[in-house]
Amino acid sequence: MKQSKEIVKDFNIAKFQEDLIGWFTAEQRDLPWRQDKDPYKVWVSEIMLQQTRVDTVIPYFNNFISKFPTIEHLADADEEDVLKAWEGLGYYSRARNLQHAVREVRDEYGGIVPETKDEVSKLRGVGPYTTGAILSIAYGVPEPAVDGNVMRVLSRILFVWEDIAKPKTRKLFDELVYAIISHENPSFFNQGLMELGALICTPKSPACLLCPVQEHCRAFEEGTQKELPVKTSKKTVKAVELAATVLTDESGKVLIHKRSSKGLLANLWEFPNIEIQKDLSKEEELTSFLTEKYGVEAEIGQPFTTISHVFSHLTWHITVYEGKIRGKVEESETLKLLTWEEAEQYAFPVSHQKMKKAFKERQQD
DNA sequence: AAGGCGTGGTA
DNA sequence: TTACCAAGCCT
Repeated sequence: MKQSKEIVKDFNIAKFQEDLIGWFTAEQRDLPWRQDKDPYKVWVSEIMLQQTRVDTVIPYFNNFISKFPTIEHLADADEEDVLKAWEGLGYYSRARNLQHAVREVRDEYGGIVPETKDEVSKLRGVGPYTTGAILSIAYGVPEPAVDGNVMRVLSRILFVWEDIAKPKTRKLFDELVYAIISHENPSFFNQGLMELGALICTPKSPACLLCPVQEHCRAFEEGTQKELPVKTSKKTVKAVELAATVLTDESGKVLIHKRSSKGLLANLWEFPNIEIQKDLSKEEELTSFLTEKYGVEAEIGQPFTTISHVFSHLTWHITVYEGKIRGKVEESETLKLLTWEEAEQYAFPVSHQKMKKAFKERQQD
């Protein structure tokens, strides 16, 4: 791996900073988290933006801030309500980690987001990127904020051919940013790199002819901008077959279950379901599963829909049955029998929202 | 280091 | 339809 000093040698740092920051000042998008530099709002936006598109985040950010306008509000909220505000956004541990960290800020830092790298990076859910983003944007501290955009943009400008899928490569980009970041305006420098990646220096077909830092770009000079960055691909995802059931009682109430606090879709609510083994019939498995795990006696009816749902690392194929509850349900913290209206207060993963929708629209007998 | 962890958009 | 992507973090 090349040394950052060698890579940055002969790079016109001052002119690059001026061109980048000048462009960002003039062309930046008007986004809700850019209204002010409130560290809490910067923090919330950066967590939401992790692996998530700007257009997707905007309505969630506005709703979240109106429900939880300050660190105090979020710290005092029920986790159930925080997850509900996150429903549909994905990577739900972000929401639980954010609330955990916000409570830490309230209790350990008097409600003020700390200003040092050591303290910020220890907050739950705040990694190297988010640490740099909060420090530079909210507090003007010259720390790198290296995300996928920054690695793509700088790999092209500085002609870096290391594989950006390797964790080690991010550290090289950290060093490069330390070497070239503006100390006068680290906020606009970092945001400028990311905005450039989002608007101009895009993955598939970069708009080099419109690029404000074209004259600094070594990949453009060589005509290799589309070959960078180098990124090895990951393997195929595995398929999992599930049987699920929407169980109602004679009054129309529906049975829902809270998922484990660990792992996939942690602490979200779902319709009872089980991973299918191939030797038993699905109906048979569902019936014994409901009796053994929940103590619920039910009569499984017909499947009314099938759902395919793709995650980043696996795919669910779900056959969904309607069913009737026979006898009394012992409710608990993780098992509830609710009216459909009451169920709206609970956060469901999108796959289970699809089941709910299909159930309500199914052919009635 | 590599895999778990969501969702919706795009080619 | 498949594949990849979009402002990563945790273990």
